[in-house]
Amino acid sequence: MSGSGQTTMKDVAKAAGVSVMTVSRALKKNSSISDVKRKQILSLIQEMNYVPDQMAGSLSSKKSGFVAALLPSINNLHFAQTVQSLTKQLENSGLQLLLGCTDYSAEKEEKIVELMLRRRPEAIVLTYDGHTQRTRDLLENASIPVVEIWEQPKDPIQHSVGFSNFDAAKKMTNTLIDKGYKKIAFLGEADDFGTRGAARRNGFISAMEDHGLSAERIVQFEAPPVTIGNGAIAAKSLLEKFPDVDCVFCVSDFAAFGVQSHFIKVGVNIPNDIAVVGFGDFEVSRYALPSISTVKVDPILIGHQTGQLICNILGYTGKKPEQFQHLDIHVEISLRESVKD
Amino acid sequence: MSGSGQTTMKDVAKAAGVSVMTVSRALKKNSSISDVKRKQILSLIQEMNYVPDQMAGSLSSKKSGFVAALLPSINNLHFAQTVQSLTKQLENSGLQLLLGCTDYSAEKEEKIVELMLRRRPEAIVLTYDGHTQRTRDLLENASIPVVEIWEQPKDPIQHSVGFSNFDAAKKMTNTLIDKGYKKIAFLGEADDFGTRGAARRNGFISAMEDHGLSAERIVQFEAPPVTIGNGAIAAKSLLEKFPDVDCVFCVSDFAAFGVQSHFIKVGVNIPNDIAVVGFGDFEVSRYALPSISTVKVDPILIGHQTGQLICNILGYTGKKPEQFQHLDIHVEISLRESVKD
DNA sequence: CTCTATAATGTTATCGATAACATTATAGAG
DNA sequence: CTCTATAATGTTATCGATAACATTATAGAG
Repeated sequence: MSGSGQTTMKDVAKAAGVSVMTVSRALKKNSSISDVKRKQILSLIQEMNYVPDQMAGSLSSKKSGFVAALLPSINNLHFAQTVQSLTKQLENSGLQLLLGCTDYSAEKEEKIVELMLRRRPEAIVLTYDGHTQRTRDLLENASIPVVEIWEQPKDPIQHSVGFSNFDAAKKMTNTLIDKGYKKIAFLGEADDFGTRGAARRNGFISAMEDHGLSAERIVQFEAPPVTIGNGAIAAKSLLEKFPDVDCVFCVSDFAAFGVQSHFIKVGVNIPNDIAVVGFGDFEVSRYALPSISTVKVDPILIGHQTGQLICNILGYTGKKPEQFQHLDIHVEISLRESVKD
Repeated sequence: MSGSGQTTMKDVAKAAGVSVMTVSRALKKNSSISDVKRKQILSLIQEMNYVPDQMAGSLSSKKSGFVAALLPSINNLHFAQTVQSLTKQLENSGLQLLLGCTDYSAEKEEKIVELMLRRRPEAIVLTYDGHTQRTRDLLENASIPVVEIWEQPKDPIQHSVGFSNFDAAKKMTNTLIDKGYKKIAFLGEADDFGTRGAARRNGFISAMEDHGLSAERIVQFEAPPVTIGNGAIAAKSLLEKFPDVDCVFCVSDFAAFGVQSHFIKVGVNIPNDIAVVGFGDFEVSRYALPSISTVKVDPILIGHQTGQLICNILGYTGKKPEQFQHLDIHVEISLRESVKD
């Protein structure tokens, strides 16, 4: 250590009897340095417990090595899985993830985007829940690749990796109608205009109206994240408000699990009295009794594709896309015991 | 923008007709600058969509504004909750979280610690699952505050915020023994020496041996993270290997839920035939039928306390502790329907 | 009205690395 | 053995901010 603070490249250079650039080259792949010297320097680095200061490196090279990702919440298995697979993909190119949580709010998103941009990320991933104008301005000014995930926005900023929540919910609703259900209720969070939750509700409404069925059986609960408890409480008011309901479509599997738990306790038979359907294919749905019908999405694939796309865009792989990409993630309807055959 | 790249402080300074230092001061609280000028500059900054480069700032000020946190996985609600509350605490002091996942491996932890240290975090949070010697060396060399969470390690690096997994599991086992259970099985992941999972198993073994009971009914499944599926599969082999079992203590609520699901399917009555117990107090346990008995831990409190501790240590709050802190998080036994009265 | 303390602003050096260019060493051609 | 291309290494400038010190403006004391 040069007197006061941390060990620097200068210290290593002095110890190795070379210039700092040679040390810098020893640490960088494909740089012109002799094998012998590289090995010497690397073992010296190991020995001295020297860790390069990437702040300084990034400032000089103009590459932060960061990719920012804003998720509504990581307190949600789906997003956590997306983050985890995204991280893995980025790691392969030596990129590090900067994670931020927007709490499902476009205003908080704006704040976090600004905080993130201070770190000069090479790309940024947003989970679509609506954006403020300033968010768009800041992103434009930053002139870095932007990928919106978990939805196919009508007005995408640049790239997107996801699926249409509207279409997915509509498809499930159509399937239920085909099965003969007519008095289907939708159970989801309130105050979610412009969000993925709202898109699902609108898909439900659209399918019902297409078939001339009433789309008025809607029960709403508090803001996201959606919990099992939300479902259990909503189930109670559902039975009071719409006692004639024959099927409940929940915005998330967790709510569906809560609904089932309440139904079973009060003696409602699933699916003979009322069918229950969720969204997301969380593990709990597969093992619930009865198992919960759901819309299968693939959070890991979303993260994976997003990661690959970013590496391609940044030129870490050579397959640089010419235009903005809109990768569609396949979504599947999975009917299980909670719906009548 | 000064010709080529991004907008810099220099551009703002020029536009405002002041020196860069004055712009820098306008952005910093408690700096000596006139109110008028600050307002002018700030609105100019807003207008120009200028976002300061924190890389450069940190390099100069020697404060990165980062706190690194290594969790085994964020694909786990508990850790996600800890991360979320930790983030919230740090935000109050303007600190940003750098998240890393170790996949429950001390070797991966070592790698990530090194990657994190390149960003010069002001403090680092580790989830105890054992550490390599090099991890300890690197941390010592970095001379930053270290907080280990989710366990009270025998040989703490510095600070810790958590509870004894050994004691918690022992307490639960003792409670079960008091209830009259004698042939208790433990169900957990394999290959987890020096981890929190192993601590729980050892707590179970210790309690059983204290009472002269056999601690040999142990079923192990794959490496973590623990899933519902793990529990369901393990339940099957449990019934084959130890048909006389009267209670199953699972390393996690998710495994317990899987066990229940399997038991119910094959006609084992819970709790009359076999009692089921989990660990963690995940929401699913409360709403499972029967509701699952568990060890209540408070992931949010762990994150909260850790965040506060770090802010204190770093002097953002004035209450700088003199010595290494070991904050104990209270853990509670919660008996529910899955155990006989 | 002058002096002095302090507030407001400016100037210069610096953080620790890398890029770009410059120089020196080495290997292979003839 | 000499020449040239390239590999290996070094030197200098620079990234964009802040710290520390220097200077100028302002306010209050007397």
